[in-house]
Amino acid sequence: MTQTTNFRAVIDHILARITKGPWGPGTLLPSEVDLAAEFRCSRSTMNRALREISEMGLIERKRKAGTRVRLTPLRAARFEMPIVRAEIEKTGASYRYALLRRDVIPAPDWLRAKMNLNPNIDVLHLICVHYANGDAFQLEDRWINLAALPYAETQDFSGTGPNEWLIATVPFSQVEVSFCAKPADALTVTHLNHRLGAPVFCVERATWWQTSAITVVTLSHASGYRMTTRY
Amino acid sequence: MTQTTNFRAVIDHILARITKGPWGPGTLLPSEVDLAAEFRCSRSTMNRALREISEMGLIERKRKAGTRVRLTPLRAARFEMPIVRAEIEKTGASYRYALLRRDVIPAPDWLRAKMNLNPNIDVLHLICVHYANGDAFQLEDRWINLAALPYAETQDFSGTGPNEWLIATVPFSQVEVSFCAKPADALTVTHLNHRLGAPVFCVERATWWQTSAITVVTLSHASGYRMTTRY
DNA sequence: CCGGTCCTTATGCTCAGACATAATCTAGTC
DNA sequence: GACTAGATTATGTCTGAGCATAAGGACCGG
Repeated sequence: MTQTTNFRAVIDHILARITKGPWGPGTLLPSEVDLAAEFRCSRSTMNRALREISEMGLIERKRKAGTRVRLTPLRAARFEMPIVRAEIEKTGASYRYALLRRDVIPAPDWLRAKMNLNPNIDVLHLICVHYANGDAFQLEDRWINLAALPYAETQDFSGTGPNEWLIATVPFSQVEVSFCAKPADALTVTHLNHRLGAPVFCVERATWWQTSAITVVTLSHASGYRMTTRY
Repeated sequence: MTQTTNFRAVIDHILARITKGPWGPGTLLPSEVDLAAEFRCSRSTMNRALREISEMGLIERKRKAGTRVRLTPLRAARFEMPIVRAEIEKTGASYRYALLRRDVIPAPDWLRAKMNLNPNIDVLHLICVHYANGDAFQLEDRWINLAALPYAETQDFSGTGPNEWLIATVPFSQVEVSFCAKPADALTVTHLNHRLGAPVFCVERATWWQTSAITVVTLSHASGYRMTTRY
């Protein structure tokens, strides 16, 4: 009488069978009803357990085909990407923000391609810096599609960053994030105290709302910055 | 008569209310039963919708206290971290692996501190390279705690990488991952064709199994590498 | 052998009801 | 006023039942 009945315990048992036990990569698991019977829980509970394991990336589920242990058990890491201000204030440091440049210009070619814009569309280009305890922490180089978000043109970004305004204003959307290491350019040398060509950790993020691009941003970080997570 | 009844639609409606609608940051939402009544769905469905929104990081839920919109609506990004071989083969490129060095040595001080090891513990130090279509793709600099994983010493890593062996061997565990940009050192210059000091995108991962550290690895990537995800 | 149609089956989702649990609020006691 | 014990309440989870949906497989005709 195992009497597991709770989905966390079921998850643990199944994980154990996948890693140590008989269910190696590629194995086809028994069906939900069979597993539920074995573990003495309802199918709903078993369904939730398997769903969560599938979200971890360890198994693949297909209707009719059944549940299969993935050949390459990838494990996904979650990175929380808070507003800069919150990230800085959480460490106890004081937060300060400065707008360096603000231009309304026709979108350059590379941006038109990336955002899939029509020719001669104006974009708002903002460059700002976020300081932690007076030290430059992050350089924000942002482009906003004014065709999709005309309000942005009249918004005053000298006090609060565009990030916070956008999060509060723009509805949910598709986001593409990528991380990379770039050599420091003139801008990061000036404002983040990098040496020219030194490694800079960059986050690039593009945000979409129903097929129209809203904003593209590059966040360059001060030297030594690292993004960490546990799971 | 909304007749939403499906949890995805419920999620969308609630997200809309949080971003555009009346539920700004800090708002206390109505209870599950009230919301279920309003959206004409069962409490189970509403529970699932709210649970998923909470996993996105937009709301916080506490028993009795209720459901509250977070003040800083952080959105979490998921990064899938597959085995290198799978990552390379998915692009259609051919995969090749080479072991450069293998040493059994007493753990250096920085590693002892990081892994919380006793003095005079031996560790296995491996350096290997993963090639895509003949070009160096990733340099793997790995340390394995032989006290926790004595089998590793007799394992032959000249044919398959330690990554694949570890994934298949070690049970589930706590993992800490961090991303950063580092200047290229002698090793990455030699094997990844970087110029000395050029930006290198690095992933550092430490794996634990019940309070004992198993392995610490630094993965350095070829120039131009970027890690991308959508959500 | 090839292709289409129907049947079967495993997962996906919803529901109503029930009990568990944590945290807040309240009332009572010293 | 301070502290404690119990009532209250919103979320957390489990159950068993049912229908929906995708997709593999069998059957059949050409």
